Amino acid sequence: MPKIIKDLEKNIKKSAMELFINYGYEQVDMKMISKKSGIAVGTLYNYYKSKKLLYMDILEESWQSTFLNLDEISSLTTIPSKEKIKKLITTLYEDTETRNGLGKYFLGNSPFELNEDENFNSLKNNLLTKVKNIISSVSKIETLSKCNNVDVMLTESLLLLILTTFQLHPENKNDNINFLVEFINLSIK
Amino acid sequence: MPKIIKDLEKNIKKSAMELFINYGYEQVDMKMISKKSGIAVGTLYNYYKSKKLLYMDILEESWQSTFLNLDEISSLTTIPSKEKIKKLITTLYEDTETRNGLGKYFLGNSPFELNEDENFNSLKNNLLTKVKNIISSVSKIETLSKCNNVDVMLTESLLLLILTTFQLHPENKNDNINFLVEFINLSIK
Amino acid sequence: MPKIIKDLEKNIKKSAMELFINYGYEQVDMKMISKKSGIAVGTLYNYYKSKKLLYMDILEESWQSTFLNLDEISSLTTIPSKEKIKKLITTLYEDTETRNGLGKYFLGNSPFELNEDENFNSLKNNLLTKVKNIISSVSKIETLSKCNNVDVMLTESLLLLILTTFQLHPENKNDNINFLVEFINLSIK
Amino acid sequence: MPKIIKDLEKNIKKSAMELFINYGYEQVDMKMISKKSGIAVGTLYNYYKSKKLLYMDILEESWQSTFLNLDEISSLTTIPSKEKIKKLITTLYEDTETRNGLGKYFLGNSPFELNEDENFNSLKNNLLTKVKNIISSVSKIETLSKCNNVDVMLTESLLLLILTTFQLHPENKNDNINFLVEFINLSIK
DNA sequence: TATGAATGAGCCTTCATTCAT
DNA sequence: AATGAATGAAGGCTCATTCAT
Repeated sequence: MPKIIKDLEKNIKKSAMELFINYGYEQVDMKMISKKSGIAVGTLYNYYKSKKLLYMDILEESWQSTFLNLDEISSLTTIPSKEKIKKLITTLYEDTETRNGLGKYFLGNSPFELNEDENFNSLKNNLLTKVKNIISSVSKIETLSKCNNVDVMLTESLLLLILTTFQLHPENKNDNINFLVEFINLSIK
Repeated sequence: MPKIIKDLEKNIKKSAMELFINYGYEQVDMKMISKKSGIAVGTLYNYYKSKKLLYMDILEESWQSTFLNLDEISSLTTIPSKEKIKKLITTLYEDTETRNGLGKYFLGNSPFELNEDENFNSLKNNLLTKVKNIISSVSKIETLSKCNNVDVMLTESLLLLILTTFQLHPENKNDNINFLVEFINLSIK
Repeated sequence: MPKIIKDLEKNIKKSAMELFINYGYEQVDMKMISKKSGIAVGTLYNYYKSKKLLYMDILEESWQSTFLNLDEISSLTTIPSKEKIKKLITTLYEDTETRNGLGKYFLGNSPFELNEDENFNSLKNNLLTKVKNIISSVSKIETLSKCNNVDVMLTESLLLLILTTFQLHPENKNDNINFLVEFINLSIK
Repeated sequence: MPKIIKDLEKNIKKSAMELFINYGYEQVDMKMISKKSGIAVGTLYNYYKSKKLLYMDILEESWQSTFLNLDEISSLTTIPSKEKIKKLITTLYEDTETRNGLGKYFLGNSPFELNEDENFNSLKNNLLTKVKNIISSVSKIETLSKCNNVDVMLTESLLLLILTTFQLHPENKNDNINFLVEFINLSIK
């Protein structure tokens, strides 16, 4: 017996997102999503062909605006370096907060199923590239700039720190951002 | 006779460790361990009550020497700060390399089962505390030292970066350490 | 208005029939029929209470004209026996061809659902009876006529062979008919 | 809690075979087999990687002795043709009876999953080839021998009739064989 | 009446754990 | 103590059917 539910897709996404955020990809099963959203399992599959695709859709959507924001930051050519990095960190942090940490699988450990997924890796590479471009556009202080691959390493470090810091101390937004800005900016001329 | 038992246990640990390192906690199942070690599944359970406990035992053992090393570093009171940090990073990195990244679950995403586990968290806190003590023992540069919780944040960052850097570029040992030392030491007076 | 409805029903039948013929009863699902016919799933159920009933309706209709043809053959009393059998086989084969093998479930393996169905079995018995009557009306050669139940057995054999031969070599119409006529007529005096 | 059951594999096969025979491949699910055999579902998978493989194993095994019998008949070169065919039919019928009709999927309608399966088709072709060789070794009467592909068509017909006749009148063994022998032998010189 | 989204029982398969030998 | 077969709960997904619009 079908229930009448408005904005079903949004409902599914919202419920699934909450669960994915709280329990991670593997801990969440389709029945949980069904229960949480009040939508039958079969219905979920009317909207998404598989659990993975549902996750990917949520993930991709949640990063779209961040990508736009990164492009915008990329285009800021006259801003002082440290300002730029601050903007980068703040943006990433706040977007991470908005999507409640979704994306934690990008660096570090991701479920096998996702790690193998083309779209997942494409999204991840997209993110890394966009951030790296910004990192590359500012000068690093000499001691660092002698290192091989500084830009890549800094990019990974920055993303990792933002994603994780948010997860570890989600309630300390300002402190987190503050620390990250000061910390990362030590590398920037 | 106890020799044989010891050997068996060692065998289990060795095989399981290799698998856990290569495939991660969730991707490894007890049959894989049984096959790799040549020891029956039931026997595994004679030595370890559960998969989790087997993992935990391996994890704990693999960090014991690191803990000793950390204590040793802790006791170095006359060494210059940056030297100390360098030693800290090098030690942690090399130990991480020795155990091939085991411990990647400490920061970032860990399987639900582990995250809930008391021993896992206790081990993690032990590590964090020991590192934090070392971090605390050196002076941070002013811009950073104004941040709340600098020591905790630096500790987490440092561990996270070492663990992840090793995973992302396992073949670039020197570059990795170099970068990490230069990067972290920017925070140190 | 009734025109439109009739068209709809015809459309459903035509689409469903094509699918049932190509993929068989079980491989076809209601969504496929809906897609192929351009008619909503719910509408299909306005016309047919179930997938089975839809199939049955198509099946029954597709055999109506064959039944008439069989009656006609039955009424040919002056025709030589082998001529009669030839006509029987040719008619059955060509009708089988026209409905593209629909009815393959009559002999041999039918989906559980159909096998249990009263209408299905009634249709099947109708067919068997009509053919048996024709078979009974001609004399079999002595060696065969000593067998118990020759008429039934010959009837089943004949139907089975026609249905299957068409399926196995659908493009060899003439060869198939030829073989069947020669083969079956060996039994006829 | 494991039960102690002797001859587990035989038990599985026997139960599964009975079910497959009575209900067909698709109607049988792993839980039914589990229940009927008193063996847990997971255990079934210790013996067979999938439902299809379980079925294929049963099918293949059940035809092995028939294949040997066919080879034996093939090697009878001095026996009169009609005797040979009689032997062929009797053997096939009795073996069909022994395995209770398993193999009904060879001609006619088989479940999609099996139809696609390489082993299934290989087994089927093996059977067809072996029977065709025997059929080819005897002379057909003139009227038939003019037909294209007589041997193939006779082979298919014979197998089809045996398999189906058994299914339709399982209790009339003698009548069935009698009829089949007389019927088919009409084609043989 | 036509629509097609919603339903949920049911299927195949996996895997940590148990226990008779 | 060592074995590995046996267990069964649980998960992803399908599809005939229903029903609010």
